Parts: sequence; C-alpha cells; structure tokens
Amino acid sequence: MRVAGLNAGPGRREQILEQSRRILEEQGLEALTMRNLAAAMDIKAPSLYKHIKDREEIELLLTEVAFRELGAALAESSPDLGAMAGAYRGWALSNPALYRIATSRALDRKNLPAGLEAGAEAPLLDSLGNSRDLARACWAMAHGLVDLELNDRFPPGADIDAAWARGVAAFSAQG
Amino acid sequence: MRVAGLNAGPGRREQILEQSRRILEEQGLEALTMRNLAAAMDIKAPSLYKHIKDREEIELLLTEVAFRELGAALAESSPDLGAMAGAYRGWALSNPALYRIATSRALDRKNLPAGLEAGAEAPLLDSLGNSRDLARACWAMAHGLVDLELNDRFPPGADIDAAWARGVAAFSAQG
DNA sequence: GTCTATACCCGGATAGAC
DNA sequence: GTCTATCCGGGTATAGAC
Repeated sequence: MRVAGLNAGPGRREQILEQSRRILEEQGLEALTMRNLAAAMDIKAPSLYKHIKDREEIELLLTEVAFRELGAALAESSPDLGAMAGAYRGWALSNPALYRIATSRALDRKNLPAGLEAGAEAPLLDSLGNSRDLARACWAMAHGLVDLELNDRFPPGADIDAAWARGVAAFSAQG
Repeated sequence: MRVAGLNAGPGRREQILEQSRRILEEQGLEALTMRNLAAAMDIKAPSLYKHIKDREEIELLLTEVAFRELGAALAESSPDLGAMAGAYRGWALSNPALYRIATSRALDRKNLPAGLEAGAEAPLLDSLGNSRDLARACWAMAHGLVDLELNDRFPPGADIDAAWARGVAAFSAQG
C-alpha cells in the first residue's frame, strides 16, 4: 500500500508515462518499445505487463497528457487569436513527437476521459464568435502549419512566421 | 530487350508501382512489405531487388505519383479557389494512403525530380495574388482539414463541408 | 531474372518459478 | 512484482545456384 510520507517516489505507472515520453521525444516513436521502456526503468519487459495491459495503453496515456497540456496552453492565451496560435505552435514544436502521437492517428474516444477533446477546443471556439465551422477551419490551419513544419515540408528558407501571421489575420478578419 | 508490339504488359518497375499502390490503399502502409509486394507479383521477395534498390525507392516512386496527380488535379481547377479546394480534398479522400505517404514524412528532395514540388504548388500561388505567405497558410489549412478528416478527428456529425467553405471564404477575402 | 536458403535484426506478449 | 525462458510473429536484405 502506498502511504503519503513513506514510500516516496513516483509509482510505476507514473514512471512508465515519464520514461515513455522521454524516449519518444529523444529517440522517436520507433524506439518506444516495451524492451526499451523497461530498460529505462531498470526492469525487464515482461514486468511492465503487471502495470499496464498492453502497449496501446501507453500511447493512450501519452495522448491524454498531450491533450491536457495543449489545452492548458490554449486556455492561458485565450482569447487573443494570435497568442493562441503562438501557444499552439510553441507547444507542438517543443513536444513534436507527443504532438504527433496525439494527432496523427484515429482517436480512441471510448478510452479517453470524457470532455478531454471538447475542453481543448473550447478556447478557440470562444475566440471565433462560436462558429464551429470557422473554428474547425482555423484549427485545421494551425494543425496543418505545425504538421508541415514538423515534416520539413516548407522549402528551405520559407518564412513560416509570416505564413502564420497571414493565416491568423485571415481568420481574425472573419471573427 | 523490350520491343513494342512484342513483349506486351508492364515492365517490372511499373508493376511494382501498381501493386504497391494497390496494397497501400487496400491494406495500409503496414501491409506494404517486400514479401507482400512480391507475392502480389507472383515472385519471391528477393527477386524485387533486381529491379529496385531497396524499400525506400518504392516509397519514393509512390510520392512522385502522388505529387503529379495532385498537382494535375489542382491545375485543372485553377484559378477558382473553391474548386481547387474541392479538387484537393477529393483527390486526398480518394487516395488516402497515398496522400499520407506523400505528406506525412520529410521530403527526400534530393531524390525527387526537380520542380515537382514547385509545380504542384504553383496554381495555388497564382490564385492568391502571388503571396507566398498567404498561399502557405491556405495550403496548410487544406492539408490540415484533410489530415484531420482522414484521422477521424472531427466529432461525429461535424459538418466538414461547412468548415471547408468557411475556410475558403476567409482566404478568398484576402486574395 | 528468378529461385532457395539464410543471416540478421526486431517486435509484443505469455508461462511459471520465486 | 520481478525474473528467466520462450513463443510466435514479423521485417529487410544478401549469397549463390540455376
């Protein structure tokens, strides 16, 4: 039994989350294997299954964290659209692998806490006159800009700041 | 030696491209393995290496095709921004796996035909008053909308048509 | 240009002892 | 809750015979 005061230090699940995240960002998704993760925790791979069901559960935990952090970053800079754009881009570029794991696959909605998704999007909706359609288009632009930047899809030397500014201006004019 | 009239049927490289594409769309990227591809061609995996250098070359061929087709679809509907948006979305939704392979990884620019990238983007630039920044933001929105749709990221029941329309309107107003 | 055989690597996950 | 041993699957790619 875990008792406050005694038994300090993170539990295994917390450790799994921390180390998964570290491996993910430092070595990429391919490196996030049960064996690598276990080694980072100084245990053997089979022992992990005493704490989690399977590998998928790890990605679910990571997705949850990503949503919470990104949502918090947006909420903080709301309702200024330019500030929110900066926060979105900033968080994504600081946590590229986590951003991708949370956005580049279908959402496992039934295993994700209720309201997590809606909570992350609320600030944007607020800033765009509560037009869902406009908010979705704006969100898509932000996601697209980040995704393209993370994949090095802009030509070398492209002024990505300027593209963001122009895009944000286009949506601000609509709000 | 291949002689027109005799020796009909596609060469092995053409077959590799065709079958790769088919496997990709029908069974997904994970299924695109040398063994599966070879089986689809009724040969054994090691024989593939007589025609291509390695697996990466296959993805390069696929990326090239994607750029050409998507570029052509855009050029056809230029310069109307709404029509171009429809063409972009339409091609992507009809070739989802190919779209992803061409956009969801870093571009191997040195091994891609020169001008391929620029050619695909030219029509959009044209339609937006030659503002590179605006064109990039608009492209990012289109990519983001497609990517989110392909990943089922919009809530069930979301009106994706309407989001496109609102987004296109925002950029049209800027052009 | 195709084959068989194979080297070599990796992954997720389980059984059962302690 | 950890371990060792192991199963079972998969992948890319090469060597050498035909």
